[in-house]
Amino acid sequence: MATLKEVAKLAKVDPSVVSRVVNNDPALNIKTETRKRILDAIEKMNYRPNLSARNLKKGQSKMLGMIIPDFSNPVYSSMIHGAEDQAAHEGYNLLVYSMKQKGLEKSYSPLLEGQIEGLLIANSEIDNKEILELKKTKKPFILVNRFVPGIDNYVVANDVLGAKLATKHLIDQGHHLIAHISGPLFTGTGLNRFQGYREGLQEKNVDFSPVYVQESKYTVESGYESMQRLLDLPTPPTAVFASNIMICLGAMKAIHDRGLSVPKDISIIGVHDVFFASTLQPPLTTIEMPLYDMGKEAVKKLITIIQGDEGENERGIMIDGASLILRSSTSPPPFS
Amino acid sequence: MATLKEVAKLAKVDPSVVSRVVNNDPALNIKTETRKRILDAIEKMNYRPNLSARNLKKGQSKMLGMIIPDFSNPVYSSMIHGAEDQAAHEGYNLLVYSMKQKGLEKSYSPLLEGQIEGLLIANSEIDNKEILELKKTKKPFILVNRFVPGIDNYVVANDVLGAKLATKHLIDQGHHLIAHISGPLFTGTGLNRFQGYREGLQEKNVDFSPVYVQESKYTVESGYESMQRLLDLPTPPTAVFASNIMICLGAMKAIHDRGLSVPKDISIIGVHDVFFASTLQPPLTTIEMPLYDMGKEAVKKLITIIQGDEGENERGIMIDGASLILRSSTSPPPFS
DNA sequence: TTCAAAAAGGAAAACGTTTGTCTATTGATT
DNA sequence: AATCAATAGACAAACGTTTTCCTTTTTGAA
Repeated sequence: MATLKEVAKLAKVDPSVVSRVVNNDPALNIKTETRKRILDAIEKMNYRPNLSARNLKKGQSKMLGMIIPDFSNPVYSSMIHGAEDQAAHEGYNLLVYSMKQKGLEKSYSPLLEGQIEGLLIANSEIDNKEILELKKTKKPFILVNRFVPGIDNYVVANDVLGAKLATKHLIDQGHHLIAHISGPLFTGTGLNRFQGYREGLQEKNVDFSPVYVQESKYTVESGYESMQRLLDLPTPPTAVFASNIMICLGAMKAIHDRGLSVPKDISIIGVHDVFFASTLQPPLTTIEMPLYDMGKEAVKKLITIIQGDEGENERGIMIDGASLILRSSTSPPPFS
Repeated sequence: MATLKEVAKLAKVDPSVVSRVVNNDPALNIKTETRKRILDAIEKMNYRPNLSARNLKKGQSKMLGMIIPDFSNPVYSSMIHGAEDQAAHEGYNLLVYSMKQKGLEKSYSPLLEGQIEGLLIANSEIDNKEILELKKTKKPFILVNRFVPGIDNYVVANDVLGAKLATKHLIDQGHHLIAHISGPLFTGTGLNRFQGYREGLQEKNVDFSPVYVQESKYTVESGYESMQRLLDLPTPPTAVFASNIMICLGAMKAIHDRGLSVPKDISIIGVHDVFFASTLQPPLTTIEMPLYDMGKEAVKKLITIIQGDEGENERGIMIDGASLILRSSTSPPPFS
């Protein structure tokens, strides 16, 4: 590959001048005539700046990292997309890691080694402890959709609101026996959606009953099992609010496998309006969370942290915008 | 951040020695006593090598790029996963780009600028022309699930076989009126699956009829429309082979929207066994393609190309392993 | 004791940029 | 014509490593 020096030689000019032309350095003046000569040389030699060299010199990498649990989890797709868009918009690249294959240690080594300038952690599988450890390095990072006590750099959605919307919608349809398959209750999302569920019930004066709450992992299998337990109840619920789309998928399958029908026998609503929600049978009523915006805002905030523009002392950000996407998996309960 | 020099000073040793310790340089001998001193210093200063500097010096980046059309397309998730695993296994990072936001020009600039050492192109939206253009740069790249005349570096699946499996399965169920919603016929996958469909019919002595073939884009919407056209036929098919999971989703929706039922009225089988195929109602019979392995093999081959170990003169690779995943969306035709 | 060879470590250049400073040229003002 | 300021470009150091080639020290056999 051609280097700056070679271009400079061809254009009969000092490398520094070429550099300034390449970077459009506003401080220095360059005659249009020589600028043209340099541009021609660049063109002719197919010159491209070497990023390693530039990054070394400038002490930057223009690259951000993002840890997700798993590429095939559609919940993260929109978040990645938002993050990537915003990163590109600010001149950064986004290096997305799944956790499947590496420990966190490995995952933040790109941060320590200057390969990335900041890290988005969108992963509930990482210990709080490890994250507090990471904080000690003073390297920029931000938690997405996650809360850890003592860490102020986070972007979350309004999970309480979303869950409330879901619960109230079911009540408005006439349901009183509303179950909740929650996410893990040691996670912020799980906890907040559970809280939203309770508040929703309360605000509509519907009794809360612990037997209608099943704590589940965010997986199809776990959702399936939780739903089975609910169906085994002496008085099964007539409606279910699933804390997450994976859980929802599993729950629906459990309902069908019992020979029951959605929404005739049981209504179901889930969080996360993924692309295939509308193609399911029946089309799923969901709560849409602002995943794209969370990705975007997380990158925005991360970059302000990187640039040292205060940011540090700001509190976490909550993105509003949870909304009810009404489709056909919810309807009034039977016999009501 | 601590640098090599600082560590060297603390350990009272030359930077070069520290470098050798860090890299476990086998050529040079270092007294265990001084090695320990150096290791201690590294520990104490929390030293991490600067990757930009290392990469500049070594003329490498240990990073691979991958272009996909869209993060939320589940077809690519497994491919990414396989690619990431293999890359990690060989000490590389994988930088995944979606095309949504950048032109190819932007997408291969990391390659030209030495940010990545090689590129996986898993994207049918890029022109052949652009790819041939890229070839001229002599930079390592590989086509995944895609064929471009004149380019030998590709990894594809056995699409013909997969399509044949699907078609024959439908015939074995007793169908004769079997439609095919193909992918774009200017793509290798679209074309090969179409060919597999025809061969499947032929080998089982079922007549081929062009009216039963709908060319579609790989999207839910396009699949929906194609299915509608098939249902409008004077003699609609009793079974459909969809060239792709997105198409399949759209087609199923179209069937349901007509008040028809799968598989009672119409059987359907699609390519790509994505994670939610089994949770759909009815659970989808699919053709599983070796997406994970394609990602893996693509990275393997790309790295041999990068290392200049011949590779160049090898032909493209076809990964076998298409297999029928039998679920409940296919059954014998009505009245047969 | 001597000496050669092996072991251990040091010196310095290089990778391809960026950028602060310095010099030479130009143009404008008296 | 002389002066000064602005303009254009050159010089050189630096970023943090790696690696080739030395030099010094140690080892062990003669």
